[in-house]
Amino acid sequence: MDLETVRTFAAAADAGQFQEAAAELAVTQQAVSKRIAALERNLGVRLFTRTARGAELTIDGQAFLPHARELLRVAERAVASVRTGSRPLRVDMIASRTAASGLMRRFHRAHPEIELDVVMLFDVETALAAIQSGAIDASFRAVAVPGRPLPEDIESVRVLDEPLQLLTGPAHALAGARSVTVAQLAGHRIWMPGIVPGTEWAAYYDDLVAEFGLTIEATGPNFGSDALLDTIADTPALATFMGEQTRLVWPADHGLRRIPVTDPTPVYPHSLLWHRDNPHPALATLRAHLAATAPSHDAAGTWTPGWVIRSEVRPILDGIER
Amino acid sequence: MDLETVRTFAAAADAGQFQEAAAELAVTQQAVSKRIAALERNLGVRLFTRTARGAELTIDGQAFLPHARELLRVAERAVASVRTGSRPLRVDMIASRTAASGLMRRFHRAHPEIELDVVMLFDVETALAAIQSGAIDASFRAVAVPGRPLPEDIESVRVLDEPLQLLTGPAHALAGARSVTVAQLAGHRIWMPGIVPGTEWAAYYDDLVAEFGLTIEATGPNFGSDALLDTIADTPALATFMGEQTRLVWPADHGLRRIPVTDPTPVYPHSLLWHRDNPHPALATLRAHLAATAPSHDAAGTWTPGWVIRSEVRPILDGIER
DNA sequence: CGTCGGCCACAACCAACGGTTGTGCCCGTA
DNA sequence: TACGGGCACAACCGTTGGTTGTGGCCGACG
Repeated sequence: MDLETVRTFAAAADAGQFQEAAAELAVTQQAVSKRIAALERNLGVRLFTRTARGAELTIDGQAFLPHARELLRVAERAVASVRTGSRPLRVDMIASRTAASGLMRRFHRAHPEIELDVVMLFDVETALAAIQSGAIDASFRAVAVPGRPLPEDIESVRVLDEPLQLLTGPAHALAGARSVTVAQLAGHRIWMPGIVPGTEWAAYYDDLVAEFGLTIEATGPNFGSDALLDTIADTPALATFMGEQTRLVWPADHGLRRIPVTDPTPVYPHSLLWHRDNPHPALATLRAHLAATAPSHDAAGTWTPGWVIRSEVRPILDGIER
Repeated sequence: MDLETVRTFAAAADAGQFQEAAAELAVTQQAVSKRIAALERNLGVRLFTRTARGAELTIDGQAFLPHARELLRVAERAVASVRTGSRPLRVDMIASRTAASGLMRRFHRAHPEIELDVVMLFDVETALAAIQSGAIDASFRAVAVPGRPLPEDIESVRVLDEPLQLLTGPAHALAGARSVTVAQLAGHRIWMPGIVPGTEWAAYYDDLVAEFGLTIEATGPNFGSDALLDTIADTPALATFMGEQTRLVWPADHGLRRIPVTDPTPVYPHSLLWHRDNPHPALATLRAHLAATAPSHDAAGTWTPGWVIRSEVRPILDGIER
C-alpha cells in the first residue's frame, strides 16, 4: 500500500468526487480513478459508489476513512521525527524500564502536546558526543565516567536516585527477607546478563563489586528480560538487581520477590544532560517539569560510586529563562 | 513513502543486517539496499551506518523506528477494518456528539481490546438494510419510522433517552431562564440546519413541531457545528436544540447557554439495533455492557413521537448466551 | 601479514507500475 | 432529446523498482 494512494482516497472522500481531488493533488482525474481502483482491488472491497455527479463513500469506505487519516497523521509524525530543524525532543536513556522511563512518561502525561522520541545509546560517551553534535537533545545518564570531567558545554543536573532491589525466585535463600543488607549479599550469586562491558552501567556494578565483595556474573548472552525473569524464578541459587521503579510485566503467580537492600542502599543516580546552547523549546519545558516534580534526594544511607559527581547542588532551574 | 519500504526498514533494523532482512522479505539484498537508500534520500537523513558485518541504526534511525512500527500497526488496522470475515465491530450512529457517541466511548474505555469502527448512515432505513446485509453490526437509532414495524430478523432495545436542551446566545430572550417549558418556546425561532429531510431525525422534529406548535427552521446549508454555534452566539433571535450529552468544543467566554426544557421534556430515544443472527463476538459484549451501564429510563414528564416503539420492555440481556 | 569470507554498493538490464492523453458511457437536468 | 459533468477504459510511455553480476570494504583467522 502506498501512502500517496491513501492520501488520494482521503482527498476524494473529502471532495466527494474524483475530479476535484485530482485538481487538489495536481494529477489527472484518470490517475485518481486508477489509484482508487487499485486500492479497492488491494483491499478487496468497494470504497466508493460512483454516481452521476461524483463518488460517495460506501459503508466500507466510511469505516476505512478514519484509519486512512490516522495513517497519514502517523506518517506525518514519522517524517517529522527525523526532520532537521524543528523535530521532536529527542531524549536518550540508559534503558527502558528504568526510573528515567517513568520520568518521561509522567512528563508526557503532563505535556501531551510535546512530541517526544526516545533513543538508547551505547554509553555516556556516545551520549555526550550526540548531545554535542545536536543529534539528541538530552540524556538520562549517571555522570560522569571515571576520571573524566564533563565537557564545558554540557550541563547536567541530578534528577532522580533510583534504589536497587534484589529480585529473587520463591525458593531463594533470601526470598523471605523483608530487606537485606549489602553484607548479607556476599557469597550469593547475582546474575546480570544485561550488562554491556564498557558502559557506565558496567562501571557502576564494577565499583559495587569492588567495594562490598559481591559476586556479580554478567556471563551468558542476554535473551531479554523475559528469559532473565524466567531463570531467576526457577533457580534458587540466582538473584539479580533491579531498579526500584522497574515495572515487571510478569504473571503475579510466579512468586518473584523484590527485596530492598540496605546498609547502604545502592542507588543508581540519574542525571539529565543537555547542551548549554540547545535552543529546543521543549528542553526548557522538560527541565522545568523535572525541577517541579523531582523529589529532593536524600543521600543518607545510600551508596553511589565514587566517580559520580556529587557537587550537583545548584538549583535545577539555573539558566531557564522565564 | 511506501509501506513496503517502511516494512523493509523495520525488518533491517530488527535483523541488524540487510541480507537477513532480504531473506525474510523474499527479495534480494540489493533490493533492500535500494529501498533503504531511497528511504534515506526521501527523509534526508542516514538511517543506518553500514559496517563490515551488517548495518546498525543511526540515532536518527533509532528515533524513526518506533514511528515506522506504529505506521505498520496502523496500516494493519486499516486493512483489518474492511476485511471480510473477522473485522472490527462496526456501529452506525445518527451523528457524532450525541449520547450514542458517549456510550461508545465508555464502551471503548471498558473494553479497549475491542476494535471499533463508527459509520454514520443516512437514515434508519439505510441502517436496517446495512444490518441485514451484514455491512454493519449494530446501529444506534430511534425506532421505528412512522407506520412501519421493524423487520422480523432485527432486534432492538432502548438504551438511552437523551433529553433535549435549548442552546442560546447570551442576548437571547430566554438566556437567563433556568429552564423553559415547551409552551414558552412557541413563537421563538429555533434553527436546526443539520436536519436532513427524510431522516428519522427530521421526522422527530416534525412531530415536535406539529404537537406543540413550535417554529423550527432547517433552512440554509449546514456549514458545520462551528458555524452553527457562531451564529447562535451572535444572534439574539435564534436558538437551537441540542442533546443534553452533546459536548461542545467552544470557548467558554462566548456566553452560550444550555437551558433544560420541561413540560414535557423532549427526549431523543436511542435504541440499539442488530441482526438476530449476527455472530460477531463483540456484539454480545456491547449488548452486555449497555445492559450493565444503561440507566433505567424514566418516561414521566418526557415526550417522544408517537411512532417510537414503547413496548421495548424486555430485559436487554435476552438472548445473550453466557 | 596475507587470505578468506561475509556483507553492502554500484552497474546494467528488464518488467511492471503509474502517469498522461484521448475517448466513450452513464445519468441527471434543462 | 440534447447537453454537460463525471468516471472508466484504452493506448502509450517514462520512471520506478526488481533482478543478476560484480567489486570494494572490513573483520577474522591461519
